[in-house]
Amino acid sequence: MKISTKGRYALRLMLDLAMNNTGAPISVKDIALRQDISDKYLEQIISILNKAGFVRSIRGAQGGYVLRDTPNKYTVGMILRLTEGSLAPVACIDDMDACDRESQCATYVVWKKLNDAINGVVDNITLEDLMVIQNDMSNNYVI
Amino acid sequence: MKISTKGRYALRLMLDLAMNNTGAPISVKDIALRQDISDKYLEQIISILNKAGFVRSIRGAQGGYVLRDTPNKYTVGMILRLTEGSLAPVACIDDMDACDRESQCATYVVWKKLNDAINGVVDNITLEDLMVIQNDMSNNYVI
DNA sequence: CATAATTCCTACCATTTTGGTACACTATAA
DNA sequence: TTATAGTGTACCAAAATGGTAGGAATTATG
Repeated sequence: MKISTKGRYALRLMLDLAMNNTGAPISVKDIALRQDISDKYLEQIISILNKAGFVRSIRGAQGGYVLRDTPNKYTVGMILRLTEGSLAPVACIDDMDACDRESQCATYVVWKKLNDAINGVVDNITLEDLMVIQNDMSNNYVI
Repeated sequence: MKISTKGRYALRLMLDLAMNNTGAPISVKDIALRQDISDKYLEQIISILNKAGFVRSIRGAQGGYVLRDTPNKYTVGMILRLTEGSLAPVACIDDMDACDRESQCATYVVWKKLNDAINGVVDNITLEDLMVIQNDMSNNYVI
């Protein structure tokens, strides 16, 4: 029941793009340095985000990536589902054919509730929300 | 972000013991047949539950297992945490030393909320609750 | 007392996932 | 033209997952 590095790094990456946005492309190298993550691994992850149209890539020198849209358009759920795959705690939530016991399976109720609870959290936090949190943390640190 | 078979089977196993309790020991073989799970694998899982004192074992012919306590004493959370390990979505929730970025990490807020949501579900459903659900399903099926 | 039924314990294994590294190629700003 | 930076593919080690297999210990029952 863990979110893997892929999902966690993707979220930090997107937040980094949002926080450091100046209009100019941001290179993977810069993000990797700031976030202390292997740049080669980040490349793989940002490639997923690029193919999904979450970010826009600019090739060549001084190239990099920028968010396609404003931070309030990206929920944590969107980012995690893209990189992690489904967040459902068990397969039968997504795929009814994964198990033929539903009609007899009381535990299904547990998984359904768990799924709703998870979605309730990740689908109601946006990158913009995280930017506010991040800014608050920085301000408190200065004080 | 999946619950593995270990946790899922453990939950079905415990519910099976609760539903089929007559006071007499229930063998792993019987549970395996009813639940359609490999008995050898179930043996390993029930061994964990036994060592933790969730069930009591009776060895020898006509032996088997019985719940130590009444079904209302077991939450889904207890069973899943025992078999799956921590249900925290990321390591830093359990172990502050897992990461030295907390003070700068806005995403921590996401994981904290997710953790609370997950616990809120699994710690508030007991085996007794599942028995009621299971019985309701069986009754509806008959009608 | 012999036997069958069970739990208990350990070892083993194939497959998948995780978390990367490495390298060559392509595009572009300066 | 050169350095910078994305693109794509291949590769890899370690751990987790989801079991299988075999045998020893224990006990009810005939």
